[in-house]
Amino acid sequence: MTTIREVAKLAGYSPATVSRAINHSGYVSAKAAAKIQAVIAQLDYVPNDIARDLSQGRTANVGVVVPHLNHPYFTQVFNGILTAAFAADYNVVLLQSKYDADLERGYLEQLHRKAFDALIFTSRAIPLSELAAARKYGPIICCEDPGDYPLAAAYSQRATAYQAAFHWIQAQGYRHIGLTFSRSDKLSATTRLTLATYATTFGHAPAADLVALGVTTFADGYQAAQTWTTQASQPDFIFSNGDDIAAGIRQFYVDHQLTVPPLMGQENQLSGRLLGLPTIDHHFQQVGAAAFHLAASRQVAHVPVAAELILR
Amino acid sequence: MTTIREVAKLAGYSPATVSRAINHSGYVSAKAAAKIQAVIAQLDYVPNDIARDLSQGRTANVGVVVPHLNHPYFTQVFNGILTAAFAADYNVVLLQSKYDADLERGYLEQLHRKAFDALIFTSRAIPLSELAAARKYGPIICCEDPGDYPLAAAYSQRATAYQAAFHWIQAQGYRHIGLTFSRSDKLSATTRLTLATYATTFGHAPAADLVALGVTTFADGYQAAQTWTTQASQPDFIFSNGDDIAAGIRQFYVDHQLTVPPLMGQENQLSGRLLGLPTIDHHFQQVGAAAFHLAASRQVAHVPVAAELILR
DNA sequence: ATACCGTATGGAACGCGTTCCATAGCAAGC
DNA sequence: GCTTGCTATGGAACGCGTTCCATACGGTAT
Repeated sequence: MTTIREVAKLAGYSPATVSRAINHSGYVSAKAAAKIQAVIAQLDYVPNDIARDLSQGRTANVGVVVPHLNHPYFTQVFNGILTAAFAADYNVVLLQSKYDADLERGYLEQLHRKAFDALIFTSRAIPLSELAAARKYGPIICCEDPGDYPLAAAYSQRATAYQAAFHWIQAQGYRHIGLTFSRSDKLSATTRLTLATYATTFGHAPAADLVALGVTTFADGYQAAQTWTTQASQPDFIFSNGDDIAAGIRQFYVDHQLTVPPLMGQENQLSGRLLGLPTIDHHFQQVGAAAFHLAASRQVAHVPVAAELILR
Repeated sequence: MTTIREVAKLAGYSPATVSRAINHSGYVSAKAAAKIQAVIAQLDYVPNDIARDLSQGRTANVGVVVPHLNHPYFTQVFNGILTAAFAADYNVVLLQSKYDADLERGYLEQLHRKAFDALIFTSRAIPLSELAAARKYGPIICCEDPGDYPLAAAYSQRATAYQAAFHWIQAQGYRHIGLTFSRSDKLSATTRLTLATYATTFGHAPAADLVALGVTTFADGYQAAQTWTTQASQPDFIFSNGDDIAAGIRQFYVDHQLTVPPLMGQENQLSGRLLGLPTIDHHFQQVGAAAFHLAASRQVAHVPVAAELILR
């Protein structure tokens, strides 16, 4: 490894001057700059980022915690972060969490250790209180409304889109709405919000036997539809948590020569377009971009992003 | 920031002893270890990764160059890398290249600067010769067969799957095969390989007016089908470069009440399953895992991964 | 008693770029 | 002629964990 001191010696200047020349900071004569430049080219020297990071006390890395990349929410938010980070000369470290709280704590510790300058949680298993407590280790951004917790946040304003969706469904005259959700263990914030919005619109909670939990894939949707068709009470409309899932639901009806009930998906995916399903686009890419900007600016602000109802 | 020297002072030992205690290396008495442990807990001390990286001359980061994440090839390879890296306690830095050679050169420079320990190219715009030349800056892994270039590589053995696919198509009696490819600018390695395999199987190159270039999305597929239907020579079978694209092709025929020709996709995606299309699964996840292991082990080997023809 | 070894610990240098502070030449201003 | 103020440059310390090497003590082998 060639170092700045070697460059300095060969150029006949001090490391300090070489450093200034490289970073165009402070005073360097044209003659010195030229000589140093020549030596740098000759030795193929580039400064060592680790040393630079150490002396500057920062890496240009943001960590992004993602449970997995199999869901459009994550790929879209992540993409937004990536694009914004790239534009700001940051690198993005992708941290898989698998919804495991201990893994997430590990990433908080990496933040503490200065492995990255900021940490963005696209989702989380650990409580917000722990995230808030870890803020002393560096900027932490979450992608949901953190309520009163002193956390920076960028998130899709799903509530308004859900409202619009449910109003539209209601206006069409449907009353027995099948619902699918991804998390099965406990009710996630998204699930709770959907249910609350549903209750507000329809005046009552959905029928328990029309709610399917733990549904994340095409196959899960297929399975959910199967469950529904084997019971007395059946949905006359299905509001699912993804276009791919809606496609799975539809497939079950098709495969069994049953009338497919009207469906609404989410995420504005290819499968939804393919099947002409109405959907909700939560604009997760914008959420990601906003999250990055919060990370880089170290602001502790809330950035809600409007979601969009797409009818077809 | 609390440092190891503070811990040392408070514990009544030297930084060297504290370092040994933390890393369980060298000799530390039980008494010293206990005392140091207590002080670490009291101060909430964790070592600074940047300093550790500097003194050890490595980060535990691998950079992964990806043009974008909109294509299953990249998401799958990337996922394989991510999973393997996680298991080995490495972090993955995602580097967007947009098929831009200068961006890729920038990432090579980052490797030179020691921003990561190794660099994996899932695809590339710069010539292999440049990659090979940059090996002096650190391990570089490509995800294609590098031929005689001294580069580590993990890649899907597409040729055998293409052969199987074309033989199957031929055995079915089809002779006018429509083909779609993603890159339009110049013929990529994949495109060339597909065409070569085609020629070997059928004994001649595909008809020029049945080859569509620059096709990467559902909409592009739709467009390609449109072009074909407006010309004299029409395909009796379509071999496309993705299930999503095949879906787009099909959609055009459906929308225009035309008979949909039999289709084959690639990537084993949801849309293909949805439509019951035969497809090729290139096992890109395994490619990613293999690429990571090459990166971590610094071996300069070739790891071909068998692709699989899925008929439905 | 002497040599030798394992255990324990600390001092200091190292990795490498950055930056604060001091020194010095030189020109413009009074 | 002297002060003021740039322009230039270098020495040295800093950031912080690691590691080499030296020192020292208690015990065992001879």
